[in-house]
Amino acid sequence: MRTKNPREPLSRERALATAVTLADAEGIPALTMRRLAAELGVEAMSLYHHLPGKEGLLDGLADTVVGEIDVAVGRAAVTGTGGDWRTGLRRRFLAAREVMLRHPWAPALLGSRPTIPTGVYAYYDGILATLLSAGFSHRLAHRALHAFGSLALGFTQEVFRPARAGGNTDVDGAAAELAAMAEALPHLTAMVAAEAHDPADPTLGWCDSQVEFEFTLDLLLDGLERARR
Amino acid sequence: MRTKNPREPLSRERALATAVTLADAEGIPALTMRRLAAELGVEAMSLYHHLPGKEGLLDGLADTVVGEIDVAVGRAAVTGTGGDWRTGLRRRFLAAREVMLRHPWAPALLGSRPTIPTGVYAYYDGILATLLSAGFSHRLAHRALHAFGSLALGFTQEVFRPARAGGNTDVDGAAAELAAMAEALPHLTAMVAAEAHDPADPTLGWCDSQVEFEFTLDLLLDGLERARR
DNA sequence: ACCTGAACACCGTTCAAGT
DNA sequence: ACCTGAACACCGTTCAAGT
Repeated sequence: MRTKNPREPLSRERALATAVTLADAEGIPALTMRRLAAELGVEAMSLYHHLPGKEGLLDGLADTVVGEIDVAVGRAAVTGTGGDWRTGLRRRFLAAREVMLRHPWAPALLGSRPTIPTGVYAYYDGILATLLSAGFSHRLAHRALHAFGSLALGFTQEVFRPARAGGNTDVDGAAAELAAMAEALPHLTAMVAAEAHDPADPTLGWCDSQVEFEFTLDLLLDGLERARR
Repeated sequence: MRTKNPREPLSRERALATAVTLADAEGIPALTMRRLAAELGVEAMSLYHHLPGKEGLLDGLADTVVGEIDVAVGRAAVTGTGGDWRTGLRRRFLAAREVMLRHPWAPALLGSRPTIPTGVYAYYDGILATLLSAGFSHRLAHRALHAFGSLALGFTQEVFRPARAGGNTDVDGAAAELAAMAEALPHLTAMVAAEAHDPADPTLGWCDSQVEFEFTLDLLLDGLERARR
C-alpha cells in the first residue's frame, strides 16, 4: 500500500491520488490526515501546504471522482442529437455508474459534502444541454434534473439494504433474527420468497442493484418523454 | 437548552429525546457523547449504561425518527383500499416528509447509517401491503420499492443544491463567483434566469423542493400505474 | 518554499473506584 | 445498579523552528 517515493515531491495531485487509493482499499474512515501522510512518507503537517485541511481533502476527493466520471462519460457516446436524448442520457448515467462501482465510498461522500464539488455543475450543464436540444422547456428540464437526482451521477441512495452487509458471520443469529422478523413483516417475507425462487429470472437473488437502477431510470425517462410531448 | 433535571433518572428514552433536541438546535456535529452528557447534567461515561456507545446513539436517533414517521403517517389517512393506492402512498410519503422538515439532519443520518434502523422494515412492509392489495406482482412491487427509494421516507438526496447553503454573507464574492460560472455553464445560467422570472408560477425562486418532490413522486406513481396494468 | 516536532484542544472509550 | 474521575489512544490543527 505504501506509495512512498522520495523522488517525486509532494503535491495536491499526488496526495489526492493516494487518498483515492487508500479509500478504495480501506474505506473513508481510514482516511485520516495522519494516515494519509504516512502513506505518502511524510508528516501529517506537510499536507497543509497542499490541501486546506481535512474538509478540503474530502472536497478534493469528491472533485477527483467527478473528474473520473467526465472521463468515463467521454469514452461512452453520449452526444447524440435530437430524438435520441434518452439513449444519450442512459449511456451517460450508466458510465457514471461504473465509476461509482469502482469507488464504493463515493456515493456517501458526494451525498454528504456540505458544498457541491464544482465539477458537478459542469456535469449537470451537459445533461441540461441534451434536454434542451431535445425540445424540453426550462421548466420541465429543471424538474427532470431534480427527478434524476443522484441517478445522474450513477447511484441511488441505498436506504433499504440487507441488515448486515458488513460481513456477519453469525449465521445462526442472523437466521433466528430473520425468523423473528418474518412474523412482523409478512409481506416483505413473502416478496423475498417469491423473488428469490424464480430460476428463469436474470435479476435472481435479493436485489440486483444494476437491474433496479435501470428500471427506475427507464421509468423516469419514459415519464419525461411523455411529459415532453 | 440545558434539560438537567435531577428528579427523573437517566434513561435511554430521555437520552435520545435530548439528543434529538440537541441535533435540531445545533446539528449532528454538536452531538458528542460529552456534550450530550452535559445537556443531561451527567458525566459522559454514564451514557454507556443506557446506550451502547456513539454508534448505538446514532442508531437510536434514526429509530426515533422512524418512530415519528409512523406517528405522522398514522395521523394521515393512508389505508385506502383497492384502486386508490396512489393516493394512499402519496399521503404517506408527504406525511413522512413533514417529519424530515422538522429534523433537517435526519435525511443524511438515515442515508449514512451502516445498518438500517429496524423500524424501517416495518414501514416498508406497510407500503408493500398497499402495493400488493392493489394487484402488484411481487416483481413489480419489489422494483417499486427500489424506485421510491428515500422518497418513501420523505426526502430525496440533495446532490445538486446552492453553492453555500450555510449562510454566505460575502454577497460580492458570491456574485463574482456566479458571473464566472455563467460563462462555463451557459445552459444552467439560462435555465435559472428563465425559471426565476415567471411571476405567475407558484414554484417561483430557485428550487422549490416541495414541488420538485411531488413532481418526481407523481412521475413514479404514474409510471408504476402504467406498468401495473 | 517546504517540511518538521512538539504541543493544544478536542474526540470515543476503558477501567477501577466509589455509592 | 448506577454514576464518576482519571487515563488511554486516537483525532485535526497551530505554531515556532528548522532547512
